Amino acid sequence: MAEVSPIRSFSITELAAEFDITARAIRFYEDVGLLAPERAGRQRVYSQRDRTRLKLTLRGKRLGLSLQEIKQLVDLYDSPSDTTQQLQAFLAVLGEHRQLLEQQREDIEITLAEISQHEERCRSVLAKPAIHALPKRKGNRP
Amino acid sequence: MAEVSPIRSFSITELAAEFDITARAIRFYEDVGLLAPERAGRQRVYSQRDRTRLKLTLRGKRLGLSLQEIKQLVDLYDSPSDTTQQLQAFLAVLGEHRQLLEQQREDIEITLAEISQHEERCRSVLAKPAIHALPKRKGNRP
DNA sequence: CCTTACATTTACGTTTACGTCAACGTCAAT
DNA sequence: ATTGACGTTGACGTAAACGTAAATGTAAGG
Repeated sequence: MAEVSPIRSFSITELAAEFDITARAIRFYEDVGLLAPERAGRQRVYSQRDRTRLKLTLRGKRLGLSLQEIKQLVDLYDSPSDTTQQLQAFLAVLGEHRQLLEQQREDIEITLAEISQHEERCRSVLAKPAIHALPKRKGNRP
Repeated sequence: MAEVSPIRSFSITELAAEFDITARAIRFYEDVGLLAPERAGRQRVYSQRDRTRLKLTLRGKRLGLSLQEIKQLVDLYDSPSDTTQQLQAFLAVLGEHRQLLEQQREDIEITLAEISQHEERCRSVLAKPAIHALPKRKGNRP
């Protein structure tokens, strides 16, 4: 039977290896407040929740967010808002974040399209060796 | 007739205003090698090409790239490779960049999905005031 | 001519996100 | 008892991306 390991915990080197970062970085994230692992004596013990927060952190980094920004978001996601006030503030922040992401997505689409163009031009040049003056298909020369 | 302004040029403050950055930043991009404006005496004069490079730079920044990375890419896009060697190297770099962007796009999709979930939960809580213990079924309309 | 407004160069300061020792603790194996 | 392997806490260093202040230029307007 497969172990479900419902309360699996992790050491710092395990996490470092899994996510291909240094232990130093993980400790730094703790300094910033992104992680707050338990301690067994002096050693850090990371829970599943910690692991998830770390994963979110790295995803945020890949998207170019600062650790402070990531912290705000992750904290927000983690803390269950209950008052109407909080909920609406939460929605507002979510909206901003969504906008940012959509801007980024647009940037990505544009850039990917440009890359495709470059690639195609490259390939078409590579396909036909030794052409030094090629007539263009679309625009006729005067 | 509308002016086409084929050789429009720009001052540093114009560009700063247009892209909502400081002149200091623009000069810094020059230090890094991202821009190389002409000079009218001591003053910088930016061409359309400069403007485009600046635009690409800012897009790169929004995607979390470093100025060095941006420079490599922009230089690459600008310089017409002609040897097969160069073209293949170009294609390789393009491939890497594409991968990075696709990773980012995935991150964004995931995050947007999570945001949607959060939003929905928020709204559903906000929709029904004064529920302190709710049974967990999906659509039970009283 | 003088001021005002914008530009430039030089140079030092700052923030972020770690890297890199150094010195020490701990526990298991030899 | 010693040796690693792994972990910990400082403390200092650093690269990137500008900010900011100071001194200077310069062109236009009153």
